[in-house]
Amino acid sequence: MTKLIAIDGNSLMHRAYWALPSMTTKSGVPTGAVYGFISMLIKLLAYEPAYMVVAFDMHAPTFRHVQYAEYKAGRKPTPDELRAQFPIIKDLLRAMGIMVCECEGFEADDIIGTFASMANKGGVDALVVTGDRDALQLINDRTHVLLTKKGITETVEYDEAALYEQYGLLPDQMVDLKGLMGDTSDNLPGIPGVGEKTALKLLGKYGSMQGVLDNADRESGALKTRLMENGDSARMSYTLGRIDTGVNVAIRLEDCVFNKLQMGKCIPMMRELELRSLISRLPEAEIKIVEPADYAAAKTERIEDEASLAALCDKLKGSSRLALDFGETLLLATDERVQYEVVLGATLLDSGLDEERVVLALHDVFGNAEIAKLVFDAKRTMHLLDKYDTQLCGVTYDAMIVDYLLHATHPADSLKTLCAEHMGTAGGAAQLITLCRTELAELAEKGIMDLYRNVELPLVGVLFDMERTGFAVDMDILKGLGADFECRLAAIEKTIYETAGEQFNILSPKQLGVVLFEKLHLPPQRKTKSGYSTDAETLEALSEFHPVVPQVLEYRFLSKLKSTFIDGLYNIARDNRVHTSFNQNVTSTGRISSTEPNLQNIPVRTEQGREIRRAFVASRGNILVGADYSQIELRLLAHMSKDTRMIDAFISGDDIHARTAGEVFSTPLADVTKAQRSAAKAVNFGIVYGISDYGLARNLGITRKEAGEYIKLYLDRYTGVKAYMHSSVEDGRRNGYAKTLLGRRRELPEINSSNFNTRSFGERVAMNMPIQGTAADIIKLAMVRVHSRLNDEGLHAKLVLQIHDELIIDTPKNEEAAVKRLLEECMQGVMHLAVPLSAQVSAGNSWFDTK
DNA sequence: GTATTCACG
DNA sequence: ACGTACGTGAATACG
Repeated sequence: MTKLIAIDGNSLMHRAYWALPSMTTKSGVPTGAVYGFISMLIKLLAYEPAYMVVAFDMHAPTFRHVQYAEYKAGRKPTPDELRAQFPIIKDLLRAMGIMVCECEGFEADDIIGTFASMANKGGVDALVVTGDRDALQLINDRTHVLLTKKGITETVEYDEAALYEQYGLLPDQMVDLKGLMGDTSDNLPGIPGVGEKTALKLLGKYGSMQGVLDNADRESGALKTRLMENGDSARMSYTLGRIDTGVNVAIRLEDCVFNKLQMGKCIPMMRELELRSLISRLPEAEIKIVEPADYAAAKTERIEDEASLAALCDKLKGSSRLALDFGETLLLATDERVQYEVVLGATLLDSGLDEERVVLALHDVFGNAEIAKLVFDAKRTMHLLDKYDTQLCGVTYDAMIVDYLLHATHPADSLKTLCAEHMGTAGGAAQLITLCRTELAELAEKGIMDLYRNVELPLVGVLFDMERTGFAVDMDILKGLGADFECRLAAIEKTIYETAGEQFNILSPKQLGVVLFEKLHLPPQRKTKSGYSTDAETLEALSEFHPVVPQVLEYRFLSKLKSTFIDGLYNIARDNRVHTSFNQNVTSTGRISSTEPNLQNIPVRTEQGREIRRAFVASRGNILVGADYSQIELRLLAHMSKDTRMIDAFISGDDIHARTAGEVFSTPLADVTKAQRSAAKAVNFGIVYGISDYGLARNLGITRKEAGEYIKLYLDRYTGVKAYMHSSVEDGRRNGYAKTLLGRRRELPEINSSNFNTRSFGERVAMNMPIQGTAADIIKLAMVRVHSRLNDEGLHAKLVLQIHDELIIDTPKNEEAAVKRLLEECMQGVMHLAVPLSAQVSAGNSWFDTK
């Protein structure tokens, strides 16, 4: 008798993960669910199926079972540990020649129901394999259901007789049962108060759910009332509880032909996943003819002389893809099996090739966008090649960026780390090709592919250009500021020694603490791990008590400006320009960061600090055009929360903080005081950061109780915001991650912690990340648009800096008008939201003047 | 190498 | 797992 095995992939993966939640490869890739699933598959071979199909839900799996597994196992698996295994199992199944079926709009059980029905019509028996009891309704004389019990290997096969023995019901009546009792895990209400016991009793009496409802008046007491009142709820549960066996799956039974001898084709992948014990359990015949491909052992050919280099170049010109890793040596690969190591840096002892000659030999290959490039850190590679006027075009896979999108909280810092984590192998060009296959699938799986293709990947080139261009600096202005500050510092230093009555290192918190708290007996405010706290907040509180305190504050302030910004910049500038590095894989929210020098924290809040911006100038003959988003995070909050009051506030164009104050303090806009406005501003900030009474109290210098009252007033006024914040935390808890409008994710391991502070942190992050991260998405997309329009329109203006909500363009004077227009259009038009995005454009000869 | 402080959005 | 506002980087002191 021919047989179809139809497996509910989602259910089985959940069960398998439940059984083996903590199994991983040596490098930490979770594999428990995969292991359990394949074990089950091997066991099923005893049925000698002629056809096999595995169905999955299209949408991301939910994680009720993971929460339970966590409880059972006493550890903290994240939903991603299970989610990560879905693409792996699908790849493995396909490699084994087993049909994998997903269908938009239908769940896995509908798909297997459909296949079972198709099989029966064609005279084929079906065995449905799942952990979900709902499938029992599919039983008939040609279809049996194999239910997994505890764990995954233990199973029970149900036919009509076995079902009747257990429940006293026919398969069809299983739907009636569900209609009456509902299903909490599927959110089906059924009849409240009616559980399995009552429902079975009723069905025994009246046969069907309809029968029960029709005869409700024959029951008595509370049950009668419940049946009379909840008929609709029961009928809805019935309808939703019935498995659809008529899904248009576009796959025929013949497409699902199963040949167990094909299973061995997945052996290379199983080796990668360190599932060696399973390999020996696969059907015998195929194991021998599988080639021992092991990606870890990609063959390396050394290229050490001109002749073999030339031969290699010829070969690469015709290839469609090229993986490269430019480090001590240049590693190249076009497939997963062979890697070329071009040995660089000839020395007396070592043979090798000259770096410049190698790069120039490959100049056309690197510059050919038709050849897809796979790299780790394309921007760094671009800089290395740029030394020899060589471009890197056609980058389709930047492993660093992809890894960042998948793991924003712990991104890999090198190809070596990444390969060690994922494959337990050394890092090289050949491994990039393997990584590309699995990681891009995961991006697609998680819905991050568009963000990668349209934002992050093109941004790599934009940031490269910005770094290469650099920001012009007026060294004379820096020098003048430096001399000025030095003078004032010397004077204050002298005063401090006189006031304090002794000489000491003012910048040493330890020595300062001794002077202030032991010699002068000022009252200590807070303690740090190693002694008295002497930060600005503390000193501010002590200012009145002793004249030396404000002097120290002034000294610290000037010293900070001089050492970090004036001297720091002066020392790092080359040829009157500073070339910062933009890091695209550092922040957990999606922002970029800037180092060596950090140009994203140049002073602006104080008058004296802001003077430093006079040193940042346009190139000769140019002018700086800048624009910054106005209140982008609050606007995004308005959009994402759909709070009508806040949306109205932005559409009206009023001062948003004043307007908030008016709402919160029930005051007409015209009567709002400065103090009210600034309190409201602090609350607005707090909301964006993930509000807490503690944080707001500290910021405003009020009690926690008062802060709590402000928050309550705010949230009662902006109910949409309140609901949104709540749902952000709920989503975060359920999914285990927070995400932005464009799908960027951040893991939230803290949110289920038993420690209050840790958990609270997780909750604030769940509230803040979607807002800060979406703002980052938006300006990144704007940067890509600005960059490409500057190119397309033949303008010579150059993007030079991004400061989270601000862009600066070094612009030839005759392009000023065009660039201003372009910048405003790109920034405001990048996305259409419930409130307009507003960008304020300005221009000036120095950064000080663009405001 | 870690802690402290402080500059920015 | 941080007695809390979110996200960063640099300079300095000190063991």
